[in-house]
Amino acid sequence: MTSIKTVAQRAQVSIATVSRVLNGTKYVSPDIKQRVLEAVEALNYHPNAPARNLRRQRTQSIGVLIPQLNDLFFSDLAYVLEKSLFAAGYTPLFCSTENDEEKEMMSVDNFINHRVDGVILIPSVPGSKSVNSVERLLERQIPIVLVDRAMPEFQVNQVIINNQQGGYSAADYLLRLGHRHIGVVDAIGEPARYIGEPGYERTSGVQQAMLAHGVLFDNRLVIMDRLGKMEMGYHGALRLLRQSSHVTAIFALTDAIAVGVLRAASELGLHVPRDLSVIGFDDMVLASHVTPRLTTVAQPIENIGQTATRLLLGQIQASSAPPETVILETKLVIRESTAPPR
Amino acid sequence: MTSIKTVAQRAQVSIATVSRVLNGTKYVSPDIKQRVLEAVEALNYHPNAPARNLRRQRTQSIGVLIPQLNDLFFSDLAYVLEKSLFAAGYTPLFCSTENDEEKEMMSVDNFINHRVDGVILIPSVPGSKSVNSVERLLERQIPIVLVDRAMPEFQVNQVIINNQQGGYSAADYLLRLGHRHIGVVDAIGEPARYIGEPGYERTSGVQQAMLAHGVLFDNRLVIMDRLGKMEMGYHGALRLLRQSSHVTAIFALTDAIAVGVLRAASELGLHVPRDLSVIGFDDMVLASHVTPRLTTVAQPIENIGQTATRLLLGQIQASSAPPETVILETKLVIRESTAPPR
DNA sequence: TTATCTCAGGAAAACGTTTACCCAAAACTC
DNA sequence: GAGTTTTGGGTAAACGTTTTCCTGAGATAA
Repeated sequence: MTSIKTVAQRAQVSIATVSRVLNGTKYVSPDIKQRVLEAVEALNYHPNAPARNLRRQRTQSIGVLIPQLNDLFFSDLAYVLEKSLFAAGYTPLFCSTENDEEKEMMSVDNFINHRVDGVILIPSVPGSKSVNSVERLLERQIPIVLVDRAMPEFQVNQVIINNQQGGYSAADYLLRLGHRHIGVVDAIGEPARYIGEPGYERTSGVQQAMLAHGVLFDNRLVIMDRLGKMEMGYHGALRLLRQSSHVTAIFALTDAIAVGVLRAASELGLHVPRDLSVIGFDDMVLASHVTPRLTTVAQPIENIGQTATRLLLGQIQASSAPPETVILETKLVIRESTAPPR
Repeated sequence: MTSIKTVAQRAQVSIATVSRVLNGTKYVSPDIKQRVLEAVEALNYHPNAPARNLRRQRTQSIGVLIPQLNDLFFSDLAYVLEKSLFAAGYTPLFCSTENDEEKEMMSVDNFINHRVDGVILIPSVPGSKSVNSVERLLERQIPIVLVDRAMPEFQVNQVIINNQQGGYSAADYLLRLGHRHIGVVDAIGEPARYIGEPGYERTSGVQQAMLAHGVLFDNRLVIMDRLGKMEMGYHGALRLLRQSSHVTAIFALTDAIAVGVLRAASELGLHVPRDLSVIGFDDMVLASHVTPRLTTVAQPIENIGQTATRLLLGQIQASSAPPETVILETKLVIRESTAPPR
């Protein structure tokens, strides 16, 4: 494969000059520059990134740990991250952790081997598993940004949304419509939730709203289990509606879950929103295309991605930059799946 | 950062020996091996991948060009690919091409710079844009596998499904149910389709089925436009149903499109499947969770991903391996969105 | 015992860049 | 015009591995 040496020979200059032309790192007289560029063109020269990275001691690449690349929400996030990293001249290395601690660790090691300049970490829900990853990276002083789920125990960049407020606004809306029996359906395994976990925070927002409206929060109306999100939405809602027939509204912790809830309702002969109001979270494209169109709490996903890369690159370029936590707001989007109870 | 040198010093051996222990490339006596491993552990040593890649002249990384990371289907594919590449010890470099020729080219160059060992290319639909990418890679003798869309003009590995047969079986099923006026909704921009493009092939399968049943294929019942998939399904179906009220069934070229079609039907007061049958393609999880559950043509997506990595790695490991084209079969999955016409 | 062979492990040469350092010539300064 | 500064471009030393080649010691053979 043609190397910088070949180019130098052909252009009748030293390899240093070629490097300088290519990187614009020092003034080179126009005629020589011209010669070099012609040689590069003629030889179809592509600089060897491993060699460059080795010498430069940085790689212009960012590791991205994401729970599942094919999840409705996370794939959107991955898309946004890829776009903004690309725009900034960085190559992302994606890895689906799949809630598999071992795979996550292996990927972190892989990132370290590759000498990535930084890592974007969407902590695996549920549990505190990602703690080890974070510690491992911090130990090596690799810049980090946490996305989607807060981990208050670490002093690192974090980009999250105001999940509590999101849950609050959803419940508040339902309560104002007149609902008094509101169920919550989630797709998470562990009954013990962790502070900072989006689902926990959203549910906690619901509780607060109910408190504010003087309505009793019934824990038995919170259903969770460990299945695919849509699957869980379906089974969870079935269970919930069968065991508590007075429920008139369901807050699904995710649009994907909401889709499952809609199916359960339909199967039980309940018309949405006449017999049952359903509200989702995320505002994926899907939400506005499902029937009935889903009322949901929107996340500013584009903004999340951009902020994450901004913080991370900021820290990479000026290592003195102190870690920042950015909390973005959600927005209730009212569509067709919610109505006053009958 | 600690290097192999540090490890060697601590273990009182030469760096060559450390390398040998770590790579198992030559017999090393147990006691020395032990010493080395202890030193590695104690120093938390992580071998420098750029240096290794430079020296080895291969990187254990694979470039993956995918139209959109957040597309319902492609994100699934990305997920499967990541999984199987990871299992084989390769790191994928993903890039969303977004139907942007320039970005695609830049990514290909980036892959070349990184000296990826191979490339998995899901050609950007629509058009022949990816031709340049393929040529560029072939020129450099970089192993390639094309996925999802065939490009018969190239002698490279290809993994596709039998789209024609898929379209055929869908239409055949509708025809057997008694439907005679079948619309097709697609989400592609160009009216001129290319051979090998999934949408083209699927539609062609529909035509063949209708021919076989002696039913006239009406070109005016094929709707396509360039929008988001769900968006297009919605608008396309609206247009179709308004202008051709005798249509009793719609073949959506994608499950995502089908979701939009369902919404359009609902908005027009048409009950699915009583007034209108809808059939999708892909069999995403979504398909079985939407209401009504979608009849669809299933792609063996897991198999597609595994086959793609198998072919690619095969070629990488034995460069003599001749390019192969694997065509996988689809399977009609009958659910609730189809019924005989009234 | 001596000659040959085997083999564990070390020395050093690559791999392809970037960059610190150096030098000669040109450009100033007075 | 002599001394000083600037500057365009070359030389060579890194960066951290893997791997070829070599060596000396122990094993084997006669």
